[in-house]
Amino acid sequence: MMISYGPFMTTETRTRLLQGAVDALRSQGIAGVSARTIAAAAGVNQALVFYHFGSVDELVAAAALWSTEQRVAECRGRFQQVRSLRGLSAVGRELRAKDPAAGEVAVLGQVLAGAQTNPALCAATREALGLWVTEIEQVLTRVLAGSALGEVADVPGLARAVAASFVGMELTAVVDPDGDEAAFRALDQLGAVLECLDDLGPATRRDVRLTVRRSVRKKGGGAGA
Amino acid sequence: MMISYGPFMTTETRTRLLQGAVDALRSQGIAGVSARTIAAAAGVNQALVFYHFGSVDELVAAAALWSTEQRVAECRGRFQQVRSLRGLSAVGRELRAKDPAAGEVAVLGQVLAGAQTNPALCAATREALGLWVTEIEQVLTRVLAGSALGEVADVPGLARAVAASFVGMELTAVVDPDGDEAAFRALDQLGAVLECLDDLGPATRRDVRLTVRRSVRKKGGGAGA
DNA sequence: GTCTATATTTAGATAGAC
DNA sequence: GTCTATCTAAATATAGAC
Repeated sequence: MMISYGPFMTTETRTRLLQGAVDALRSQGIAGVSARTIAAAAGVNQALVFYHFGSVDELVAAAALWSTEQRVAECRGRFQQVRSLRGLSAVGRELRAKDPAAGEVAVLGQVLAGAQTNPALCAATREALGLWVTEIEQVLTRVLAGSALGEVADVPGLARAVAASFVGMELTAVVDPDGDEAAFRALDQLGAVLECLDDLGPATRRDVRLTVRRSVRKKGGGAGA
Repeated sequence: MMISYGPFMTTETRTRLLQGAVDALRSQGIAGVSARTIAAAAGVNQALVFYHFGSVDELVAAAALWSTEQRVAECRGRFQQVRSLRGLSAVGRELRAKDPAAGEVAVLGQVLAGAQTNPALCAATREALGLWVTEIEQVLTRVLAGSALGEVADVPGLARAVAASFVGMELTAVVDPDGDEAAFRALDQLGAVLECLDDLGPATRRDVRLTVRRSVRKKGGGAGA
């Protein structure tokens, strides 16, 4: 392997630190990350954390965003194939099963926990979460176009609820794996019920539509179809 | 104030430490709790953490369970009044707005984050989460009895999904308050759509029912009505 | 049971050699 | 840019006086 100095090594070390931070977050949690655990995971010297990022917090913030950007870009094609609510939940499952992405949402959960009391992490986490929300919003806009739910639901709000739920389920999954499996199945069933609303005959659909309109006042703007 | 020695002071100090741990979790997060921050919040000496609980982890685990038990007991009556899905989401909102409960779920979120990499916290968190799930399960069993969703959905699984979502939304709320408000509204709208399924005329209801049955295979056992 | 040390480890951060 | 060495602060945990 070629040994080079100058800007090349700089970017490589930065990248190693970013990945080290992600690995440390996954294996040690937000309460266990430190300049030393990160440097160990990255295979570099501890002092480089401060040279390249100034502080541990800033490195963690940068790592959360960096890692999320990669993963979201990887998943974009998969999101675009989704044509139903159950398809969306299927992508959620895949995200957990897939090897490189394993623990991606878990890492976001850790950073999110840290962000509650750490303004430096807060901004980065908002941005990282926003990347997922944007994808989900696009899926929902497409999937719910013309559907009963799409008619009354605020799609941006629903996308945020979906993203938040997904993080919550990732966190609870470790604590109760069986419950997590059951929860995922229940969401599938929920999706099926919502989808079936749009598989009804024309007369029935109209009846549903009117009933929904009667019982809900649509609040807030947004891209809801 | 009477000063007493013996078992009385013991239980009082234990209680102060438990409450101090909860307060520290809320204000410092799982990454910021220590014997000293907890003792400071509790107004007692740092060494007492180890005398009474053996370690910081064990105190945090005990505190999470202790606090959740109290809050769930407080909310039980409120849960029993719930008669609809939107009523359930309303209780969720109240839980956040209410003063003493403010941050209760946030504390659970912190402990849950810690539990990902800490077996000692894992067991306690599972138990604490289970207390909420039990309540939600009872509400859902009652609310969904005879409804279209109740017919196909696994209620225990749905209860876990609801609990997980609620924790996730609490964590994301700090990072994006406006998004959280929109997400809550979207869940209300979702609840309204599901409820309206059961407000349809008899013929339409039958149509919905058949369509749901056709498109979903009910999986898993449980208390689903 | 509670408090005052205190031993030990680990953390964040920096200076200076290379 | 990277490494060694080091300072300082904070953490866990314990021993022993009260």
